[in-house]
Amino acid sequence: MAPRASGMVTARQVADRIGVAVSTVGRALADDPRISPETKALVRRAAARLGYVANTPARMMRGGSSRLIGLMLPDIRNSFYATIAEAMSACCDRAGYQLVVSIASAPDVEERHARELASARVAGIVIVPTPDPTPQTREILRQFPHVQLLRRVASLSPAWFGIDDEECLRLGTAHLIAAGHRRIGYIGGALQYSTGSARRAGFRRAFTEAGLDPAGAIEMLGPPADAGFGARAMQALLQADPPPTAIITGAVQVTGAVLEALQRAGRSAPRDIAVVGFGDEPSFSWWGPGLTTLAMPIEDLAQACGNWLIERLRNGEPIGKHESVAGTRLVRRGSAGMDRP
Amino acid sequence: MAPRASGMVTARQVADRIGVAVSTVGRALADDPRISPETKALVRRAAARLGYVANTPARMMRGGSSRLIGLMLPDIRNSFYATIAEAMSACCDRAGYQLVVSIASAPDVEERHARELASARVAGIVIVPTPDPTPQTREILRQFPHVQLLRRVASLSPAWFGIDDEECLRLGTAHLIAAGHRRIGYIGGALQYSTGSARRAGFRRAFTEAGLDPAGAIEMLGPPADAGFGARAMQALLQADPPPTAIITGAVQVTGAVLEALQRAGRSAPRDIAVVGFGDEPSFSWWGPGLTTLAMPIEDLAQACGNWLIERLRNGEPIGKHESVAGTRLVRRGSAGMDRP
DNA sequence: ATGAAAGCGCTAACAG
DNA sequence: CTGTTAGCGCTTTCAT
Repeated sequence: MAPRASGMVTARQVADRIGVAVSTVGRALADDPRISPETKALVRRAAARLGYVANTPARMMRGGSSRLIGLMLPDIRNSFYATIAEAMSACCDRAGYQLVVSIASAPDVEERHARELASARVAGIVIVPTPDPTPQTREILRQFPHVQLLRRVASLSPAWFGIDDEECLRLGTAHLIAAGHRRIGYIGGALQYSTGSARRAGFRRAFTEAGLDPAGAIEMLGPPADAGFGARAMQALLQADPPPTAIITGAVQVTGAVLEALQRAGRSAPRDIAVVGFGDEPSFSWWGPGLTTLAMPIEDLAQACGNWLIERLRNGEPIGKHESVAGTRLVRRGSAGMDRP
Repeated sequence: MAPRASGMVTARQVADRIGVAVSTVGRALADDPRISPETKALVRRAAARLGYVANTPARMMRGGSSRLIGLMLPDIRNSFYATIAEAMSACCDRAGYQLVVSIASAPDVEERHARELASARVAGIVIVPTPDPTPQTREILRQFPHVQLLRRVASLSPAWFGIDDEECLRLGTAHLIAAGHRRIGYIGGALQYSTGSARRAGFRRAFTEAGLDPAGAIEMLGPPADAGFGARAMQALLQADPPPTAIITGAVQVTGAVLEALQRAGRSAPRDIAVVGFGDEPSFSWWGPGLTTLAMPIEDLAQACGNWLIERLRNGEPIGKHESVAGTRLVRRGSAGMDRP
């Protein structure tokens, strides 16, 4: 029967057991050069035998760092965020940090979690913020070294790691335009998200760069994490008059919802409709003729973000302005038809 | 530029600011009945104005709980585990706990993470263990309230939440047998995993229950989290002589790998081969004719597991023997053909 | 109704 | 080379 964690072995108990002072135990375990090799061995053996595990909270009170890094995400079933969690976990593991994961897609929950992370005195925070964090959230985060990831909010840290959202959608849309499509439907995140507005801008820019009027395009914007929104938007587009000849998405969740909706509606690509999907999950390759996608190096990005933060934490450097932008690759499969059909 | 977290407001500072004692501040914020309403209001206002956030580590030293729950998983990109993380996060959030996520698929990493969770003095742990945790891992976990999830190891806690692994594969295999298949390929986790051996047993049991010799079946067992294994195993099965007429998988990652391999090999279901897939991700519905799957209520299971642990933590009850088994549902889509073809 | 003081486990400054 | 001691921020007696 697992006893409560309160009954754990302390440094004092180890010390008493072998008849030395607590400080000797502390120093021996910290490999302090002033302690003799014999004593070190003695202490280490006793500590191991008694199952001594350092008490980090107690250590923290002496000014030490918490070895805790907060990761604030809107969702973890989204493959982007799962990838981020995995990469951040690897970063933390290598550097001896632990990951405290907070999942919040609403500002009030985000605020509560920020407060809890602050209460735990995390060493730093990586955050994919909600579009409009509360003043309290901002005030709390201000007191901790933190970095924004993917999404970006002016009121938070000037350090940001993201993708080139505008170029990403410009690229995909240009591909469809080059294939001859003029009436293109875009389903993406709402404009209050930094990613949403940048991606919509890229979508439109592809039109103007091709000398076309974006008015021929149809835009459906909504909450990017809501699969229901993607499905409904797709329904609406299919019933538009005239319906679009091509679809491009601006969020991973939306891509999944669109693929499912098309499958259910019995439409096949590229015959009935051309499709370019945001994100490149393995499953996208087995949809219909293979989905043509916009692939981003999320894993590398998250890793870079984590390492950057951790390095600054270790050196005690402040978090200054920093921007890191990852590019996008168009993965051509069958769903968007050939160029110039 | 974000200052180090060390400069946070303490209860003493709040006290000094309004000319009361630290203990008064502590009591006021804890809503102690002995403090006058006026003083409480005064303290609360000052605390809010100064941005005071309680120092949990300091609180812990007084014997308080850490409000931290460790979640040890082999992987988080696997949809099962992402779902578990999401559900556990929701549980923790409701109860005021925070989630420390550890990702480890090897026993030595698992041990290091267990030690780190112990060092952070987490209140409890939910673990999907590696098949053979080290003695040190066992010794550490013994000292913390913990529950096993999905996988099960005799040397850890007697509390376990999982699915009926044997029945699950019996069900899927029986479905294929009923459809007339005799030469069935099974690709699943190795036998050292509790889930791997139970699922294989279920696969075999379907044969004996139908009065058939399981020797006609082909079994490919390997690391369940390794997509490469699934792909290779599928390759091998397709080249077997004679090749199986049906495939059933015993792990989510493997299902994905198999679908991808079949797609690449240009085989279509159920014409070339019948398929029943373990797990029911949304993407499985748009593979070929729609994948017939074995669906498990992972979210409910994880939620039940989290709530069960948290309840015990709150009441200070020890973790005794407990088993909770969730059932499986066969989701019939097109990939397994009709019964009696 | 509030204040003073002890002590949780640890590290670092200060003795010896 | 090792021991003694103070103090981190908080809660909790014990004393006003």
